Amino acid sequence: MASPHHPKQNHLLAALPMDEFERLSARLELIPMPLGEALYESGGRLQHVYFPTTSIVSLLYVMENGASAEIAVVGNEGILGIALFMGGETTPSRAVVQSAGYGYRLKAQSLKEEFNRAGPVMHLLLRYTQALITQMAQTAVCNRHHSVEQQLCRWLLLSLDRLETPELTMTQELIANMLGVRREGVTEAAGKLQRAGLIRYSRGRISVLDRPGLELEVCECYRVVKKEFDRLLADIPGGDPFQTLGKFRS
Amino acid sequence: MASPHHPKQNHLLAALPMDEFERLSARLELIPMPLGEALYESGGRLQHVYFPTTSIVSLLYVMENGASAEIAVVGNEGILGIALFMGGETTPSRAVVQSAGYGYRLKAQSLKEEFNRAGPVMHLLLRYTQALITQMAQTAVCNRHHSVEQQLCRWLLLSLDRLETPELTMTQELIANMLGVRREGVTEAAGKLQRAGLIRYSRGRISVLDRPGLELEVCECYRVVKKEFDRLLADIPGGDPFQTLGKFRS
DNA sequence: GCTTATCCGTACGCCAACGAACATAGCGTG
DNA sequence: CACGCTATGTTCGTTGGCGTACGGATAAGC
Repeated sequence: MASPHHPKQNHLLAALPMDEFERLSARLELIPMPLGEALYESGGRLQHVYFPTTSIVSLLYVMENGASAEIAVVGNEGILGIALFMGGETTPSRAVVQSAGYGYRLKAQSLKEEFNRAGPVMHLLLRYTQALITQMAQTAVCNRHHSVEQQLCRWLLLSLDRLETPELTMTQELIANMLGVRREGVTEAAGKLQRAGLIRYSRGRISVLDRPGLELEVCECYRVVKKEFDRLLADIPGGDPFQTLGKFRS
Repeated sequence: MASPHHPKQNHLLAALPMDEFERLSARLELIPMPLGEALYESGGRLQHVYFPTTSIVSLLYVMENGASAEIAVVGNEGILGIALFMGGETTPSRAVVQSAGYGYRLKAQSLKEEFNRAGPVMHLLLRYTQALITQMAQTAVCNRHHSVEQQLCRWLLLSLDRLETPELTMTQELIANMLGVRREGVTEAAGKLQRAGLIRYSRGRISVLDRPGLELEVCECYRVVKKEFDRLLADIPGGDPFQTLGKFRS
């Protein structure tokens, strides 16, 4: 264990058959992903795709008046830059590192080549994309119908699922930006959760004390998204990739 | 002109190179799509994909408590059933006919076969999917930040873009269901638009009198989505399909 | 031509979230 | 250790949308 980093910390990469994994991993480049960094900007041309391992990235839409809203969140289960293989090259949203950590990146060209083989890599990426679509759809629903507190629970759980520890480094101001609500709204909601003994926080560090408790509070949106990710990417962890992905072979 | 119906009324089908179009069109089946029909249910297995021509279909998510919200809208520019080729087979949302009309359907198996050729059909479908993703993302943003009136404008314009006439058959109650708001909220917003001379309506018939006026009222969300559809599917109408889609050929 | 169902208008109280402003409280740095 | 910065707490008036309720109006059917 020379390095604590390995591409297989990313579930998509880990799910690849050996052939494909080896082909890709030669071209993967480990990079730090500091808090606040924008992996790509609205409308910007994508130079790389990113596979987070220990970081979390938000897909954020910033409106003309400066207000913002998170569209989806991507961590070690996914990839950033789907517009590249979907054919659009760019998207109207930004990708901002929400929780600092590491990830691997791959040149746009390399990914496209691999995708165009129309093999397991392509099918895996498309499945992931569908899971992402579900997350976006559910975000829309949650924005429409649920309270700030419920959304905060959802957001905490989604983040937790993508980290190894139950600790997030994240100010309430930042969370408010992600959720597209006022900072005060987050303060109030977080205060409630803290008084209920579910979380503890101070100055940008949040510890989740009672995850099952959070899951009782959260709206259905979290469960729907989680279930769909599990369903679509179930074949992934461990197992024989040749078998689990075998159905995709011509 | 024996029939007023033709597959090329659907822009995706119209954008296909001749080879692909002919292969598919032999298997297309014209079907009426009556108001309220559910093309597929949440979690249901997809038997067909649908290419609307004169109808409009909403992707709708219905929550546990019965409240609902529209995720996206699909008309003659698109296809229903993307989960099929994305690999998930099902989605957690419903597809409900929002404006009666016609469309063509294709057996799931046929579409998959065509998709798996990894040729122009695949690339076109993926591009469309990305446009759809943009629409979903923008719906999430709009739900978060914009007023019922703005959303109504957006919704009217999106529907208008998918119809030939500036008349929609649509009660305020139904619109409310789509937008995930109260019927009274729609009444109020629609009343404002009517007093402003932008629309006229009575008992389920809405006429758009002043489309440019509506475009002045609408939030940026409409424009972003429109622009992205235009950009991603620009190659589509008319033109030489062999040239416009040439870039996709290996 | 009458009833009935459907669609639309309006009103009332209520509450979550907003915008703005200001108060405390940890923490780092000089 | 004092200062300043940043994160969090709290307040107050405002507002947009909600739930509920009911009245009027236009089509549809017998």
